[in-house]
Amino acid sequence: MNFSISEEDYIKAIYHLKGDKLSVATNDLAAELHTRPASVTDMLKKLAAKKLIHYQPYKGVMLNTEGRKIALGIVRRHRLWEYFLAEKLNFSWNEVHEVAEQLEHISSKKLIEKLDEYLGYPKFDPHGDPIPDHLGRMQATDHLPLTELPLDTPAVVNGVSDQSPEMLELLRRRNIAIGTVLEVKKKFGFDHSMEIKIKDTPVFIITEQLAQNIFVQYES
Amino acid sequence: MNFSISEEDYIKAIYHLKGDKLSVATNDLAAELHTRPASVTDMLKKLAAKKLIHYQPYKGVMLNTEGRKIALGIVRRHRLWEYFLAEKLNFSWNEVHEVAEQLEHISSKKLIEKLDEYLGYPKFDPHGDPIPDHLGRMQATDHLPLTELPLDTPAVVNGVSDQSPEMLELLRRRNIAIGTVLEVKKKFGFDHSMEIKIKDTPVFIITEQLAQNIFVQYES
DNA sequence: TTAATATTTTAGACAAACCTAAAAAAAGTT
DNA sequence: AACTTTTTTTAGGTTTGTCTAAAATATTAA
Ligand SMILES: [Mn+2]
Ligand SMILES: [Mn+2]
Ligand SMILES: [Mn+2]
Ligand SMILES: [Mn+2]
Repeated sequence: MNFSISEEDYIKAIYHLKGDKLSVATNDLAAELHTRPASVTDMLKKLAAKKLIHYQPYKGVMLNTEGRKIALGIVRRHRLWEYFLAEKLNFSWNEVHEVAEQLEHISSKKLIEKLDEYLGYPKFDPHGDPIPDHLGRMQATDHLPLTELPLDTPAVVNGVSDQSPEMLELLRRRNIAIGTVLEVKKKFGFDHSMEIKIKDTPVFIITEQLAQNIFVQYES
Repeated sequence: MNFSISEEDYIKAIYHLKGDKLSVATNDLAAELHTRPASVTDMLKKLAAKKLIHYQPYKGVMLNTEGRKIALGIVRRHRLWEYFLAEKLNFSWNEVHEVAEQLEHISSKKLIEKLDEYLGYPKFDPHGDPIPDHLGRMQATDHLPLTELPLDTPAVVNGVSDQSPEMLELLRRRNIAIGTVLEVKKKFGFDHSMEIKIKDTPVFIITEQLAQNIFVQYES
């Protein structure tokens, strides 16, 4: 079956609000999609009629098996296009999301498979998020929040949870990107800020708020 | 200003029916767009209100300066994507049109400029049609219909006017593509069919109908 | 366990883009 | 010039996706 851009955006939003596992609230969906709760209710009825979600009035919504499959397809297209924009067209990682938001809705199976092949079957998008393969499978990521990294332990940045332009700009100023190796040198109890050391550059300080949105893994 | 997919499809259709120079009929637009004349009238009123066309009831429609500019932008996007699909993703030239029909509506100035740069500023799409540059200028093409090529005169195929899958399939079978060098060896008055010679392959015959849709230029 | 508050749904409207059927205008024909 | 046919527009609907305001339900707090 084929879905409208709106339908796809709702499915993806449900997925991003953990709707593949947990129940998602109408209000949260409205906030995520910048629309009104009444509009969400309308769409949920439609998606339920198309058997993509499990929905009972007042009880929230969850993707069913079919809905989850559709969601993974959209996420796959979104992240492949992000990778293309960053890798081939030299977009910076804070510019890719908005354009991918449109490209993800182009419905051509062949296009996506050819693109995937052309890109060399990438496993992660420019934000460190895993790209589902053509069967919807994706690499498990071990995402340790930077706040939980022990002191003086080198680790590699492998993801960011907030992808707003504001946050990405801040990361760029601090020279933090996917793949950057860093250590936490000190944590300050007063405001939970922390000192970060990147090789060959002076130590600097980041806030707890920023640290919570950066994920790392131990060097392998 | 930003335009809907429908609005863009109408503008492009007007352009393709010579609406940058001549007046285009409501019925012809309806046929081109697979819609009803009543729907066309509705949209023409809207486009006139947006000052993209010159429209007077019962008198046909023509693009104005602004409309022409928009049309060239859409054509530019369409042909750049076609080039990308054929050149980078290895689509065959009969598959590119349908996907480009969707990609052409992605509205990001930066995307198109980066894509153009990445592709090396191509001048022609896979069907031999010229690609407008970022100012809407395009290479003049000298398109001589194959029916008018003198006998025994080598010429290069530089365009096809009908881009239906049927025609493109036929061309592929005859090993005719953009860039192919060929000669007309004989014309048969009875049905106006003609003998074609391509180097290193046996002479074969094509119908007048096919020849009318193939354009060539003298070898330079 | 009742009252207050927050969340969600329903009712009724609206804009965009399409449709059919009927009316109006233009073009072609005797 | 009058009649016929073709083209185009108008009138009135439908579907999709949105909205506001009001009603219904669920949650939290006294
Ligand atoms: Mn989207
Ligand atoms: Mn991403
Ligand atoms: Mn289109
Ligand atoms: Mn083309």
